[in-house]
Amino acid sequence: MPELTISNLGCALLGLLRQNPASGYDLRKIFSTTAMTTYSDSPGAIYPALKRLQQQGLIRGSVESGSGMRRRQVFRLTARGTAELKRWIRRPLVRADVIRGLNEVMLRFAFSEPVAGPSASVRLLRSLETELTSYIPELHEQLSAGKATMPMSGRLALESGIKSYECLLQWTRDALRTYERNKKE
Amino acid sequence: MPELTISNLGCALLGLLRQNPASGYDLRKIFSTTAMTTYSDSPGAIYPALKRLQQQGLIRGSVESGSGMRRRQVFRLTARGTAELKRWIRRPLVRADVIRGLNEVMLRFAFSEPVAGPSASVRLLRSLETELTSYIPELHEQLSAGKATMPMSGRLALESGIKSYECLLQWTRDALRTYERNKKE
DNA sequence: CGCCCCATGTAAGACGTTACATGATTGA
DNA sequence: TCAATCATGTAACGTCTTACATGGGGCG
Repeated sequence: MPELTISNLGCALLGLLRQNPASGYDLRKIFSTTAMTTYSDSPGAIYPALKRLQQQGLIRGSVESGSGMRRRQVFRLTARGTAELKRWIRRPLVRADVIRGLNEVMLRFAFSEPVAGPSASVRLLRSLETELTSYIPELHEQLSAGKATMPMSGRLALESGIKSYECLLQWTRDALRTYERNKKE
Repeated sequence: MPELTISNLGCALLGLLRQNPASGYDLRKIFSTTAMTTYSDSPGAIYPALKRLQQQGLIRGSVESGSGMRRRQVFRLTARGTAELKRWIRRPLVRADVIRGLNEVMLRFAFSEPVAGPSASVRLLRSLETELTSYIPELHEQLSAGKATMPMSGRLALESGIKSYECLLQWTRDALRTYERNKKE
């Protein structure tokens, strides 16, 4: 099997389609009305992405066209699509994922439980905890190193970044505790 | 004057070059070693971006090549570059900026004070506060609406997003207080 | 002499953005 | 019937990614 490359948007689509079969238009609405607004709801992004996924054999579309009904094409995951989604979620987490692709990490986590089971969710959380724990002190060093030369707004901006990572770390630990509690019951 | 479009990376470069004239290589090092790692340090991104900025007349490069020295080209902002940077920072903040381009907003804020003065920093913070204050309740509604149907990991992911915005709002207010205090002194 | 770092670039390809285009159906 | 919404797509364009390419200089 050739190694597939799936765009960020593609992965989001796979995850959503696993939950519920949907048309391109349905997916656009999800992106434009829910917290997933971080993804583009433009037809120029979604329809080509769906086409690519279908060409890769990850989803399959079936045209619904009863009379008195608008033509629409509903997509579903194939077995390969499910497998690929699982692989994406299970991919080991490296620092670059956390720094440059946090959105993607959170998306992977959001889909993790139903797709790959709670153990995958926990694995993701643990890696995230590890990466954050090693990264945050480095940011603190940068802050104290640049304190003298940076303008106040620059310093504040850096502090904002640090705080957001610290907040995320706290959330990560809370989430881990939630899973621990859940396991025991 | 034709309306210029400058990429996100381009704005980051402008902001950095205003602080200190630098070569492409210097800039790459900044991106690879500091908290600005969110931006690409790849030559394939930076050198073309610098070329574009120069063609737009926003920066000007001068080749330094003494003997016993490697050839390197140092870039500086032009007057137009400074003006354009200022315009970018002052651009009114809309919700889409906050949801899809928070990184860019923070970058604008980081550069705001030395480039456009503390009043611009405060304006940015106030807009940010407004947008966050109206957005966060909507996220809470989505959470309680989907509570029943969402898998735990999905719910947690949404909670993470909410928390990060709440954390940011708190930072925004702290930062505003910092500026208030500073003004009085 | 060979290797690594400095320093600059280019080329192919993938992806998203913006804008345009089409046609059917619902509802006022 | 006219506008809005449903529903799908395409085309041009800009930008980033990845990978490759080139050469000089320091250093062992």
